[in-house]
Amino acid sequence: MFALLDGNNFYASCERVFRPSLKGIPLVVLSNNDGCVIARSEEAKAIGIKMGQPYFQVQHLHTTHGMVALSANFALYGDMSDRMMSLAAGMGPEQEIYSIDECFIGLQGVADVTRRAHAIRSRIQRGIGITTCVGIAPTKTLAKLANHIAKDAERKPGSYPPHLAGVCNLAEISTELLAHMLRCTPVGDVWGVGRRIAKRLCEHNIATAWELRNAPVPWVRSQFGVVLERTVRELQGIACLELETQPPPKQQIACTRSFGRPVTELAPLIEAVSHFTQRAAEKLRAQEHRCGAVHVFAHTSPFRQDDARFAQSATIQLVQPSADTTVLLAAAEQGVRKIYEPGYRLAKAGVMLLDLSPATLEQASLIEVPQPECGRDMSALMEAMDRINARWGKGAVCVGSALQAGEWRMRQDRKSPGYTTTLENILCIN
DNA sequence: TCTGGGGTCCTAGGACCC
DNA sequence: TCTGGGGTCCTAGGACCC
Repeated sequence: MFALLDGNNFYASCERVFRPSLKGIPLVVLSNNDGCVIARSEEAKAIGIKMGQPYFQVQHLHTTHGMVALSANFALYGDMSDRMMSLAAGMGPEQEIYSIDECFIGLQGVADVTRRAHAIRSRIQRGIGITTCVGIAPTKTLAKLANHIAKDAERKPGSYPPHLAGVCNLAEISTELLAHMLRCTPVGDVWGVGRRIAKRLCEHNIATAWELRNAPVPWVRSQFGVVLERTVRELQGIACLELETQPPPKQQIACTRSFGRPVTELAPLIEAVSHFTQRAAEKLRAQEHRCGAVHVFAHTSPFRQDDARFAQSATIQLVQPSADTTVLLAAAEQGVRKIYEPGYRLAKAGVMLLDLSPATLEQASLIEVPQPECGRDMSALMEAMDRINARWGKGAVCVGSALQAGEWRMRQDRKSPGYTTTLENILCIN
């Protein structure tokens, strides 16, 4: 058996913990650059604000409905998440943290599951101030569904039996009620069925979770592939998805952003991509990995029909895997110079670190890492940078932009043999 | 004017090998 | 001369998740 616990309207709820005056009013949390809505309170949902909706489309609701919009504070949400997860872990022997606001719990050997779920739920409510819902079922997909039911039963009285509010254990409801619930659930609400697949399924008269559950498995397999086949079996109660208690190390690390205003020149593009690269490199080292290739991309806004369109990317293979910010910066800059074309209003750019491999001691000692950038141990410097940034906040210290670094390298090339320059030259202390 | 960011998995098709 | 078929690896693209 699996439980799925998640925090209701998580980001909005986190904000309300620290600003109780926001209770009862339509509250939305906005993405980077206040671009679009990424979390909504119940009141915000009730006045029709959609997930992912551009903020400018709902901005007027501030005056008409008293809506409040906040810029996201991810550091806060991460902290609240950690606390919620550690309490949630008390529900069973195993926990898979699935996202910032939800986790699966393995319930093997747990007695009195429903009562325990209620207890954890109120513990989180009391201790952290976040309202959660719990779905319990024999498969992860059904646990997700049960979680939906627990939510609807709570916020839409009358939709489901009231005793399912907050905690819904499918093992404790009748098969008739379960069938009824599946018939009431649009197929697109099933975990693993997105917009595209839902549309195609509907064209074959499969519009509800119940109809998907009863679809012929070989047909699903041939038409939609193995992923949806697993979903069908999970809906039937056959567990196909395991708990992943030890998340495998990431296979790629990305840092990408939309720009607050369009970027047209090369220098600010390099500046931005350099910044992304440093953040990505930090994540890479935190995972104790190195990367073998650096991918950069930039594109214009897909929403502006009148602008000339541009989308380019480049992958730079490194001579040898590295986690050294200065090496990655050089590669990223090379990539940017490769793809850049003047005359476009770029809306977004990013960096992805690919071909990750563990930076084990053995590898480090086997490879004689040349340090052409400066004559000292870069890994110690990187570690120091990471520690300073962890202590004083992101970006407290960073390597100067790749543009500056490029100039610096040129100076190095010209330098006389006896001349030494230290990296302090290109460290920016903010 | 203004439209998120960071991931995963699967599949199809081409290149290459024996 | 006859010109097969199966396996593997890689990549791009599409789908999904929160």
